[in-house]
Amino acid sequence: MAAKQAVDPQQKSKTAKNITVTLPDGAERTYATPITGGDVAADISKSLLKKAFACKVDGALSDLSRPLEQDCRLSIVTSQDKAEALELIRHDCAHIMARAVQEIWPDTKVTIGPVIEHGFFYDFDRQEPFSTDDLETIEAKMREIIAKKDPVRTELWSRKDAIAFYKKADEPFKVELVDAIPEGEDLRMYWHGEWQDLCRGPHLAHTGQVPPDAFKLMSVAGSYWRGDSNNKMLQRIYGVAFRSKDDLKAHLHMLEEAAKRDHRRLGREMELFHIQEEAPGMVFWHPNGWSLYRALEDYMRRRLTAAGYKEIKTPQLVDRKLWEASGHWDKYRENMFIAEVDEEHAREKRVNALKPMNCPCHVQIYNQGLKSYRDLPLRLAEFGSCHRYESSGSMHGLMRVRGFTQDDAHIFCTEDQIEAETAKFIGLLSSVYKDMGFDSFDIKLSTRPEQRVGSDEIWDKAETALENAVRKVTNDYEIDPGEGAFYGPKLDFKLTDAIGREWQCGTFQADFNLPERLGAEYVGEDGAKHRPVMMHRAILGSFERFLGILIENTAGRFPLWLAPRQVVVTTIVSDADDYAEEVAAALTAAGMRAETDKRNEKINYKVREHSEGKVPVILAVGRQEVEARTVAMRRLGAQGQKVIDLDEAITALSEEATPPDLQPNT
RNA sequence: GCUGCUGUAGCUCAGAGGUAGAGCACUCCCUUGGUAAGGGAGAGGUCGAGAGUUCGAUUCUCUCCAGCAGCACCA
Repeated sequence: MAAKQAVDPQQKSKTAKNITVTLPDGAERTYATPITGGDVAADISKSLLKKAFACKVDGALSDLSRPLEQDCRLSIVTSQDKAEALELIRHDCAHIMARAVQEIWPDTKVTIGPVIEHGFFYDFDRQEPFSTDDLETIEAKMREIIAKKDPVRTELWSRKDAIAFYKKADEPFKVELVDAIPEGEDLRMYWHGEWQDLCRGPHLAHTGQVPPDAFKLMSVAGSYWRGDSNNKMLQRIYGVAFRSKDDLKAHLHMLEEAAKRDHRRLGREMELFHIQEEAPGMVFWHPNGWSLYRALEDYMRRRLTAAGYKEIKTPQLVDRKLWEASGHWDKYRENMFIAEVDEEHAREKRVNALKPMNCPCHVQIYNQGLKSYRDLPLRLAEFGSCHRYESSGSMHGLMRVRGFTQDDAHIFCTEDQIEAETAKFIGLLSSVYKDMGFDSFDIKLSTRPEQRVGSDEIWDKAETALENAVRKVTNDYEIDPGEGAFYGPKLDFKLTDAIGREWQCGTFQADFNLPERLGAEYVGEDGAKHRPVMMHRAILGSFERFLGILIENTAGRFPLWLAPRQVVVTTIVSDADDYAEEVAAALTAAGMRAETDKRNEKINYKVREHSEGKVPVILAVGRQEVEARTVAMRRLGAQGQKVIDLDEAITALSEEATPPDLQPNT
């Protein structure tokens, strides 16, 4: 390898001088340069050097082999430093994997390979696709490289030399990467064995520090070069890596547990919904799922009504003229389902579109009749069914579908009312999320993009209003500059589920565009006509997605008020059949969703089946219960059961099954 | 949409160039059993769709459809 033209100014420093190194315990040691972090580690103790992964110089992670240039605080990083060690192991894993791939298939071109949550990936360019079997071959080669304990070496290179080198090595993607680095900036090269890569580093001291039994290559997938779909598609290999075999095992176990709460799996097992080939991205809700859906919808309807919203319903199919007027035909047409009405039905052919959004229809209702400032804010809510042609690869169970229903509403208000409406909305949203079992959520404020409509003045006003309203609740929010829609700034609300994944659900968006395009007006105090601001907003986002999240977050163990089947009354002997019916009827009369199970099966069998079906309450009845007019109540997840009086059970259960917004104490 | 993989009974999956199998679920029979699988018997499949190769295709090839993992997209 032509690695001789090192230009590292640190390496070039000829004049030896003394520097003072302060260790974490406060001890100060003086060394003559040239000296490296590794040298200091060796000076402290041989065993420390052996364990040393890297070092921290004035708090910044660095290679042990890099020279220390001046007085500094130095700490040695070992596998005990969990976060740093993981980062290093994963990063080196990526490099070792790339080296393994190039050793097995030398014609493979390398690109980038960063650390990600739980592991790493590396993107390659190669004619042949990698197969699942290849992953094992690569893993075996990686273990060979690890066993070699090749020392990791680093040098600073000039941009020019790096380009020349990569051109010669026929690594076009690396040439492009280096090309993108600003002129005059030096860059860092790393080696282990003969293999070399452009990298910011830092890295481990040698390849043997990667635990050979704590990583696993997980999958192969496509990914666009530089994340741009106009570019070539590369092959990405994903891997996970940890500090120990046990950590890896724990992670694989966690993945299994996560798979068990996958809403697609639970949806089938609990008979909530299905999706089939003839209607991709459209949900068939089964009785259980629809019961859940309705419980949520009823709840939302009560909350919205209480918050001053008026519910409306608008058409599914609307003539293209409206979509042209709203701008959707121009900007959103490729996502719209079009339905044509042919001459058989109309003298003139008409082109309709299934609505992808409710907003234009809501403006139509607003526009009926003259509005006064006294009518504002006007909050129009709709459980609006929308259809969007989502690309085939983006669909995912309930989370991303083509037909869905939003808990949509539009607030028509004056500019001065934005802040108060925002604050009200955030209050409602956090209360709803809390009722659903989500105690915390993330807020993101997206501000004006380059391309936008509306004056700077109104953007200033709206951005300030949104931010002020957020601040009333929390100082913990993120700002995403330039990420607002062209028509106005927005707030996004993200929920974190039980296993740490984030989902965007709620949204609150100011719109300065649509009222203008569709001619919405109101008469102000001054008697003149004014343009209202329109706020698009949703709390759940879509019922489909929100229910998907709720299913995963609860692992199907819904709180009683949401559970599709709240109680199953199951018999122990057939002599109790009549009593079981009586119990179920009493529960139903008390407003609960109860069923009986009088099948000729043993109680063990029935308990197992209903527990797996995630029924929150099983009431078992046998001869004793008939006799005493009691029930043996078993709660999902609890061991054993409690025999209680029937009337008592009905009262307690129906209280518990009361939706949170109807609970007397709230 | 792109890359790769997958599609066999309701579910989970096995299988082979000569039209298919297991476990669970389902139906029936025996069993009336006290809190996470009692026993026996039976029924159930155009092997995702179409075309091609072949004497013969569910198996091999191609196209399409759908799903999965990612990427891109996500008003």
